[in-house]
Amino acid sequence: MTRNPKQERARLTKESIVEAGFIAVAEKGVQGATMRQIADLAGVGVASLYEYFSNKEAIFSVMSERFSDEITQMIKRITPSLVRISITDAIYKLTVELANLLRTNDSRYLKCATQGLFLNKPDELQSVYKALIELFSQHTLYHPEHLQLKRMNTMAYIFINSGVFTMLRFMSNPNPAFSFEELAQGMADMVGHYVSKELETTAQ
Amino acid sequence: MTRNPKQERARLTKESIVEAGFIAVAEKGVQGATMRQIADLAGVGVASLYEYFSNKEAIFSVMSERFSDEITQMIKRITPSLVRISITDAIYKLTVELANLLRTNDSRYLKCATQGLFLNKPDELQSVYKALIELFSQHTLYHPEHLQLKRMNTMAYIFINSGVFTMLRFMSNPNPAFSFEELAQGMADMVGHYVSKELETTAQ
Amino acid sequence: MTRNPKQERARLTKESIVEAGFIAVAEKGVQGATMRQIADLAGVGVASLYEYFSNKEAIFSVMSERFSDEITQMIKRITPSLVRISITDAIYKLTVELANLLRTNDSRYLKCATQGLFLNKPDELQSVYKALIELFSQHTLYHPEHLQLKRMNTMAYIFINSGVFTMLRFMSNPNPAFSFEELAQGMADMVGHYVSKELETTAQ
Amino acid sequence: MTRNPKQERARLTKESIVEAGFIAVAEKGVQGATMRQIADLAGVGVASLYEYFSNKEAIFSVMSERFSDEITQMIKRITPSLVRISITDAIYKLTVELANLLRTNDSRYLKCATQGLFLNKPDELQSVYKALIELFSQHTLYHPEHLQLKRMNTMAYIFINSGVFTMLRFMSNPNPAFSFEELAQGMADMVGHYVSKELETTAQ
DNA sequence: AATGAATGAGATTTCATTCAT
DNA sequence: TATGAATGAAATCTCATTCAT
Repeated sequence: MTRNPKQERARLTKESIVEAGFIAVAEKGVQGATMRQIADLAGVGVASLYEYFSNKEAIFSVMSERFSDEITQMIKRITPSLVRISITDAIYKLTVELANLLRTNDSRYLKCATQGLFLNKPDELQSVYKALIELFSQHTLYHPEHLQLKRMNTMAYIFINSGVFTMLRFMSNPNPAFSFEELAQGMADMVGHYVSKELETTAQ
Repeated sequence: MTRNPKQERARLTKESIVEAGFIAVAEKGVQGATMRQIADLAGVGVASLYEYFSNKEAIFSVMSERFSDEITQMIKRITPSLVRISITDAIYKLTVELANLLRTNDSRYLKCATQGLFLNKPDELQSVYKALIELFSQHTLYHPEHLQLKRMNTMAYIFINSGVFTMLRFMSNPNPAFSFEELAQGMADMVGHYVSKELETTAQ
Repeated sequence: MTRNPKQERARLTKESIVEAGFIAVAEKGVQGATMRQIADLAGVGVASLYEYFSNKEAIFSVMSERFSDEITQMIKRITPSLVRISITDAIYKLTVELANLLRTNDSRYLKCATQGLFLNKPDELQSVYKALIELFSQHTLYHPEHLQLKRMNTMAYIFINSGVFTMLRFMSNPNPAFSFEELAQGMADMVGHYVSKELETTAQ
Repeated sequence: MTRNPKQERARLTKESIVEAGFIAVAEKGVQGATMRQIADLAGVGVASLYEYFSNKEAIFSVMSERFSDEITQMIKRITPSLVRISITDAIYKLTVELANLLRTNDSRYLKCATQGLFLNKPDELQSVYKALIELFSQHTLYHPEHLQLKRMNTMAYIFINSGVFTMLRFMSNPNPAFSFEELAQGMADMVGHYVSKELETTAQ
């Protein structure tokens, strides 16, 4: 039913709707964001929303996709700079970069994530997982001793989820008990120490 | 010393409403749970809900409190059995116990947590934090070398949030790539290895 | 989802909604009748409509049922007075009675039928068909020569549909070229002559 | 004498819109057919519809007119072949021809009629009435005894409406209880018997 | 002339909350 | 106290029609 933009003007309108979606969800939450609000923020009529998206959920899907794409690009961009450094430093840098991304555009992504926008959208985040696995593979090329690590699937799952959710929770806290710097260092050490210890244990 | 019938009956009604709230949220989500559904599930009229709770949010608050209380009690109950064992084993046992709690009553708590019911309710979860800190304090009494660990606030924050969110995410996955046993062991090792390595480093 | 009235007050409300439905459809047609109009005519809020009917179509269904029931009752009521008279006279009387029914309540049924409300609801009209068949059966008991008539199914189908639609069309015409009296006599003769001639032909 | 290209092209576009209108109404009904659907089916932009028709209703009017014209032409075409044969045979043939017309183009006309497209458009059907009257007049020339028939206006009205609506209803029924052949014969006999009987009666 | 884009107006439906008994 | 009934307010979604190029 929805039409794909054939003119530049239409492309801009569609873009402004997605933009408005981010603002609305960031401010009011997933349920609080109404089609009317999004339309008003986008500066278009409600009916125009339905020219480009078959329903509200479709807007959220595109937003999730946008988010996923940006993280994926970021990971791919910094992968070369991470592969030669220690895993502790790599995690630290990755954490800092992700935090920066979450803070862009008035913390749009952070706020939307906190509101649960990207939950229950595991499909949309596939490309992020792929990029992280590729990052780890390339990192291992430069750190072949990591090939000895056991249960890497499980541990990667734990580290990724731990990192992401802990960051989101911390960054959403208006009065944190410690600095982001400390958090990032802590998470990096968590992984780094684990790997060191595991390699020691395995070696024996 | 028994309460008079009226109060007792009222207590039961209130209880059945909270019960109904859990079932409704587990099935339909926070926004999907309507007052009418809750009333029907509780076997009372809609208007009766307002006799016991000022509004919908109040029901959710009591539910969060109930959840928090149960976890707190669980932690306090097993604290004595955890204080003398290694931190790795303690984390493992704690993880298993928490998983069991989340799975009770047809995974009511797990489903409600996944639906985001307890998000944005940091106040309700204060008692859980306190119990965990008390657990750690007592554990340290039996493992005084842990007093040397630095940044314990930060690391505790990381480990708690990592553990909770990773568990919720894992348990909500209908087709996990590995067993819960592996997850629990992995999370225990994550903390255990970290502590070991940190103590080594500090010692030098 | 919808509740059945448990109090007299509710029964009245439900009744007033059906009543309003007839008026709205009679005035504005099936598509022109909106839930708001029906609510306004019934003197209730729009939401109340959904307490008793799951959607607009459900209101129309009850209206069709009501219509069907009234015709059925009318046929049953006059059946005893028709069975002994000639088929021509019986058709005439039946036509007149049906016209009177269609004209009751400010021609509510006539107007709704003209608007197509009862089209595509063959199920709702089953009881009418049954009553007509019963009428014919009883009439035949007193006119056993009709047992010789062939293709009674087909001819009954033709006569019934012919009669009903022609009447509706005629009665909807604000400037008919002849009187209703003539129409009724014509339709009665159409059937009466057919039967006479058919019996003659069969006899030979 | 060929028209200039612009006019010819415009005629084709207008034609394709009417065509699309028939398909849309046949599939979705009068209210279900939207301007966008018609535009899509016609292969033109929505705004183009308004180049050729002032509004949606105008498209429907042209469709009704088209329908009326086709029936009229059909009647005129077969009139010569009907005037000499008996009225029973003539009605039978007319019925068969009309059924064929209704079934052309994937039963387009039948479906549109069933959807009520041609209801409340008595003006559009004037030419059909005229052709039928002309047919009857010419038939009477060859069957002068019919001049004795009384109330011909009334009876023609009854027979025409009876025939048309009964046919539409029968042909729309996916599971009829008898064949179309039987229906056509029945309707022909209904008229034929009436006329015979009436002439007998009058003669006496 | 042709049309993609845009939308005002309004439709149906939902639901937390209040009313009245 | 208990609750069936009622609803205001607002949500999502639709569509004939107009605009702008």
